[in-house]
Amino acid sequence: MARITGSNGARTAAAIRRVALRLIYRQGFAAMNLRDLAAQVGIQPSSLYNHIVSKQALLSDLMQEHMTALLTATDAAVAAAGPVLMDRLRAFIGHHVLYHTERRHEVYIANFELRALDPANHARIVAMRAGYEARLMALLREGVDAGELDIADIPVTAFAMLAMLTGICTWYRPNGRLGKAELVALHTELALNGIRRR
Amino acid sequence: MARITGSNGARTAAAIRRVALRLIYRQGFAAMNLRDLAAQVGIQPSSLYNHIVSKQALLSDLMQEHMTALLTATDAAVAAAGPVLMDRLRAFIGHHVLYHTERRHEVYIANFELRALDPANHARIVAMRAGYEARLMALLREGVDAGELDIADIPVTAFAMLAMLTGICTWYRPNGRLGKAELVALHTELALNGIRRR
DNA sequence: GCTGGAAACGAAGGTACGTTAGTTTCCAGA
DNA sequence: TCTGGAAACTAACGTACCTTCGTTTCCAGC
Repeated sequence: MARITGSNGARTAAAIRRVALRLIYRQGFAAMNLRDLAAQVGIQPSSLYNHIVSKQALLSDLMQEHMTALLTATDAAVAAAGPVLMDRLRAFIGHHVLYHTERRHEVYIANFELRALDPANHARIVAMRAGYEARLMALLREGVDAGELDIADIPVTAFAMLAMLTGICTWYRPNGRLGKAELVALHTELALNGIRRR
Repeated sequence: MARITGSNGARTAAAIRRVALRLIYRQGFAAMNLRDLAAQVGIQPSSLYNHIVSKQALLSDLMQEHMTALLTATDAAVAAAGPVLMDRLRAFIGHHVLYHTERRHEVYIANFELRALDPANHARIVAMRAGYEARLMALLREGVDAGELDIADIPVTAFAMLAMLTGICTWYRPNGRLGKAELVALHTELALNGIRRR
């Protein structure tokens, strides 16, 4: 046997990425091995290399795609919220929570597998992440300047908010006790109450 | 050569744990290898086995010791705060932040290397962690019952608070811009403002 | 209907890792 | 002073991993 009847490059490539996300999420990048990945995709290990450059490049690609998608979706959500600051801040938070429940594998990996990247890839992903953090800091800065928010230290507050909101993807499970809408509402209030002028 | 002049079992064992904490923190458990660990301790790889049972047991021991220390120290800090609820809650938060800046390697590992534990060790550590979370939930429940706190969902709120407070150890560096006392104050206010009755 | 490339296969190379075995040296306690 | 065990050493085993190589098969486009 060699090429399988009905095999399809695009479909296999998509399956590799989908399975890889799940395996890396569950076991970590270093602990994941390409034999398991290939087996779950349904091909031989060597066939992976028709679709990936290397294990490292696979991780790097997954992360880069995720960060690009996150930044794009975030900008769209904030822009759709209109001009009022607190609406935009709510949109940022709500979108963040929603995105982190719906794509928790990608998010978890992007947050906790940075150290598995080689230096060049690491620098690129970290820069994108800094861009995301900068968007939140800019909103906080606006709120402080407008007198609507009371924040002692913008960078630390931004990190704390993101840590809280990102923590969701470590325990969230679909079919859990709370629905997505409730999680969004709950976290939005928690975060905003923490920084609102009183 | 064989046994080195002046070698000392207790000192070597301590060095192994110290170096292992640093390596696992930086690279992750799966990516850390015993040859590097031994080299940084200053012994041969095989000599590690005079002090550890296996790589897995080393991780498990480090985590168990950390969780025991955390629970003990937390209980002491809360008990020392006296009987007033908000004092105890502040003590819990403040102690958490302080502990997480001072022992960020242990904390980070205990939070993010759970999946590297084999099932038996995993169950034991998760149970201890649940105990920690339960302590915070009990304080929140007290606050709600006393009418001092306004919390929509105690478990989710506890997870969110812990995620926020634990996030510190992913970016905190000694000699950073802010001192520990400032971080404690800042995070305490952020967390309490999020849940205080208004 | 042919054909070239895409996409799979089987086999294996080379390395790095955790661990074990057997040996040697030091030192505390008798 | 002698000795047994603690703690180090050297050497190596077996495995698992990422990756490469050469081959085979399918199918889209001419």
